[in-house]
Amino acid sequence: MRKIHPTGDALNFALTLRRYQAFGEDAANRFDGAVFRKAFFVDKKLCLLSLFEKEKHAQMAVSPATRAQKVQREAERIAHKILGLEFPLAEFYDFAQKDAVLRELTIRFCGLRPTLAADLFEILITSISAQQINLQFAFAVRSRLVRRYGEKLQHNGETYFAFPTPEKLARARVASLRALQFTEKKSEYIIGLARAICDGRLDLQHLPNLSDDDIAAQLLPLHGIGRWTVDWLLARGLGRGNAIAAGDLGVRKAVQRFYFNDEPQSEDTIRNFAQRWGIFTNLAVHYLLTGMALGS
DNA sequence: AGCCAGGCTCTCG
DNA sequence: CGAGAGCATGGC
Repeated sequence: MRKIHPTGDALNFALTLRRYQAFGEDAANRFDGAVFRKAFFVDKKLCLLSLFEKEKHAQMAVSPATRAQKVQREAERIAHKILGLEFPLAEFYDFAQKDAVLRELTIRFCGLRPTLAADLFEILITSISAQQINLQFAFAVRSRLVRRYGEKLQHNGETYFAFPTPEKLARARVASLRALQFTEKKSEYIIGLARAICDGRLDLQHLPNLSDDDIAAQLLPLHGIGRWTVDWLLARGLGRGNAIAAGDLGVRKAVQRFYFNDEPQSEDTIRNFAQRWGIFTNLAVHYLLTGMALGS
């Protein structure tokens, strides 16, 4: 067991992780309201990360128990992503004083952080799953994918699944994914993406070093990846401060609700409007979305 | 019943 | 190029 970060104004543990249970089950990121668990690989060994709140701290544990530095470091890296610890929350709250909407939301959701995906393959597949359809259905279908292709880990009589690797999905058949209720097209996109990674045509490890535009240039040629999917990777995969999925239905509805009296606005208008938030755009959007989700 | 869900690609004109 | 159809299924 190891302390990661104090909870309170700088981290609201349950509110931050709420997203993992808001749309039904997420088989690769299990959160029961108290403990978050995620299976992960170090080299080829499968481990389980547990995150929980205790003694006013977010804490983590890894099983099977190990003192291997490599395992601990990877667990800590994932924990920081999941809890959104890299976001400059105090600076954002300062900034939010200038905006009546954000001021109220930051008071109401004090300690809320955007949770980031543990790896970029996962966020890409998650985004592709969620294209066009309602999130509840998207989560259900994606969880089937995780159970079918993810490696299993037993812990205290429970079964956990790692998110499937590109190597595994590169060998999947379209018909098999289709049976999980992905569309024909999405099945092809998923397999194509996995193969691009295995071929070395797409180097996910390298993406964090690139500019937003260079990342888009790498990803957009792949089938099934458009602007919206790239934007979510920048926002929820890489945690870029300026990122906004301006074309996203939920984002648009939230911005329209809080700033445009519910009147429809184009993607361009929303993207331009968001420039006022600068490097706090990603955070601002997350608070707006949470405001929408939890009502007024 | 019919329309819409956290889009994207392909086809036309 | 810009607009429009198709995707597949669950929920309201």
